[in-house]
Amino acid sequence: MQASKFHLFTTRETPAEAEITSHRLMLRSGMIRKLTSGIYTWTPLGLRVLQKVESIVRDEMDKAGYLEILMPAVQPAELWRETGRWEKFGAQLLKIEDRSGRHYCFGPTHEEVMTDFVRNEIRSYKQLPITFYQIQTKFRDEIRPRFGVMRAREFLMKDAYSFHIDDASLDDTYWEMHRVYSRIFTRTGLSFRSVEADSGAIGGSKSHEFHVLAESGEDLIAFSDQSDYASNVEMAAVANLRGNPTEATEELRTIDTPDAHTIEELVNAHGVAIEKTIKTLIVQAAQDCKEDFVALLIRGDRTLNAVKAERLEQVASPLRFADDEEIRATVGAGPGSLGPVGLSLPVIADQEITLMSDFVAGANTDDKHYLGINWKRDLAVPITADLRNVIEGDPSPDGKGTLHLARGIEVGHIFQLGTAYSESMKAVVLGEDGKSHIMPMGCYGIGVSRIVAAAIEQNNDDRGICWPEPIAPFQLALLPMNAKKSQRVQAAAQELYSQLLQAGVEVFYDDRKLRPGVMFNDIELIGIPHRIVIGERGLDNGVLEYRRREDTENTEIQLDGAVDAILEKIGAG
RNA sequence: CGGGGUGUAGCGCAGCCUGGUAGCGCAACUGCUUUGGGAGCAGUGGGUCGGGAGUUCGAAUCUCUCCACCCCGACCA
Repeated sequence: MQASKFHLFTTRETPAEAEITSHRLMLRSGMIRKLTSGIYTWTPLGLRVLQKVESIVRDEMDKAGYLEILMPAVQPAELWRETGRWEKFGAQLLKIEDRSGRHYCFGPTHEEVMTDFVRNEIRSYKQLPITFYQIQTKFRDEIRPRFGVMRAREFLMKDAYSFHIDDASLDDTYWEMHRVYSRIFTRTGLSFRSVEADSGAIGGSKSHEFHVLAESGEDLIAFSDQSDYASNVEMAAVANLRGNPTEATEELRTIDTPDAHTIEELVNAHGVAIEKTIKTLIVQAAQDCKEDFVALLIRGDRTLNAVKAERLEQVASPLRFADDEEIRATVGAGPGSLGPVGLSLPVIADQEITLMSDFVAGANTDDKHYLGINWKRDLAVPITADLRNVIEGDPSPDGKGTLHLARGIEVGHIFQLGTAYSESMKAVVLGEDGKSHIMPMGCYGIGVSRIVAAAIEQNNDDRGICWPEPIAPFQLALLPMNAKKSQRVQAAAQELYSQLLQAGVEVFYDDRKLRPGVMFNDIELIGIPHRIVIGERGLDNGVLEYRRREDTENTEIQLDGAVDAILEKIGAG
């Protein structure tokens, strides 16, 4: 590509809206342009990267024998009503009405359309298992779009759906897909990790997320330093605790705490050790419970894991905290003075809570706390559950090693859906036994456009983007020095450019006749992994200058046989 | 959805308080000089001041209203 015929538009200044590195660099390098909130145009430069990612995904899916299709982006409401998601999906579903008042949505995902397709196409177990995929623009009306294409409303996604005669077949394809995903992310050149994940409201027995590791990631993942255990913190279990509480050494007593309505204030104002405090969280109870609310107990220095709490049968899902009025009406005291002693609500305690002794909690009377609380003597031992988030240094739940935390950007997610959709949509096949069978399904997503942002988030420096080679927009930049003046340089650059094209190198030839500094800065900003500089100086000695994006020193390449030497450098020869 | 903020040239901003008909830097265009890490000089083009309504002789500026965009908020007992 000749720069003079390309649309390269870099900026020195950063548009005010960019918050994170990848967003800033994508705007400065001119990869994307915002049309409106959460909706972006991919420029020729950005599109080259997007399509590299896309083609790696497509290639691996094809190799695995999955079949590419293209489903409509606009979907009729009737299909979504069949599964109940027209209402359940929530405000993220962009609903559209046509001229005659019929309802549609712009597809945020395609389980319904896919299942409808398959129930009409597939009749026999002999056609199973089968997996279809597509790479397509999706729309989710995010509550708060941000970070450019990282959390955009319109985005490019690869979604795949598998159909099976039984769960064993689903399990096979699921793990096969796990391997295919690992190959895909390996090929992009990114550092990633697969983790156990929450399958969410969709249900299903098994789910893994794939995360690109990056400091700025929105998700926290936990992994063991001595085993393969890796999990989203949402899901990461706290290792089972055994034992009994230590002996009571203190009397139960009440203190006045008008100045302490948070754990922090309690610790600071009354010299209580935070490990001796208990937080009492009042949450809405599940519908079939007798009470309206349930109390959850966790140690003062811990944080509640909402996913774990929602999974309790006594607790409403989604999790909802009682508001101040509800707490006052139920307990008779305000938040800030709550505790388990004398509480007339169902109580579920984090497992470590029942091992505590001589602990501190609110007295369910405004501005009062109990000190020296002990189980059995002062109150009954409650039922327990794993309620808290794991932290750095916790033992791994598989018993091997210690947990460490890292931040990740979710770029892939695979689910075993089971029959959640095929049952409500009556997607059945005839089995070997001559009877109808509901097909278990799997679904598997990859955020193609998000990978581009995640790649930058993981690979950048103060000069710009440092693309991993497999997804770089160009492999090599060719920069002539002073081409405007020097016929020699210009001729040599032209010649080399033609030869490199012949050799199949994706070369960006900067024939713009700009000052060198401008070219260097542009090429480094857009992150081309290799660069060749041609100048009078080098030509006098029969050499070119070569440098990798991440290097700070040049190396020389002999002009004779330069193409082969370059091919070797970029690993394409 | 709640709270906060911002809309002035392609981008980044000043001007608004105290009303008098719009400016700076970067970018773009022309010419000359310059040329190995974002050049210099001279000149040029480009603005419904987010939209609408109102107050006023006069509104970017004051008032009302609508819209768009950005930020914060779902771990609080």
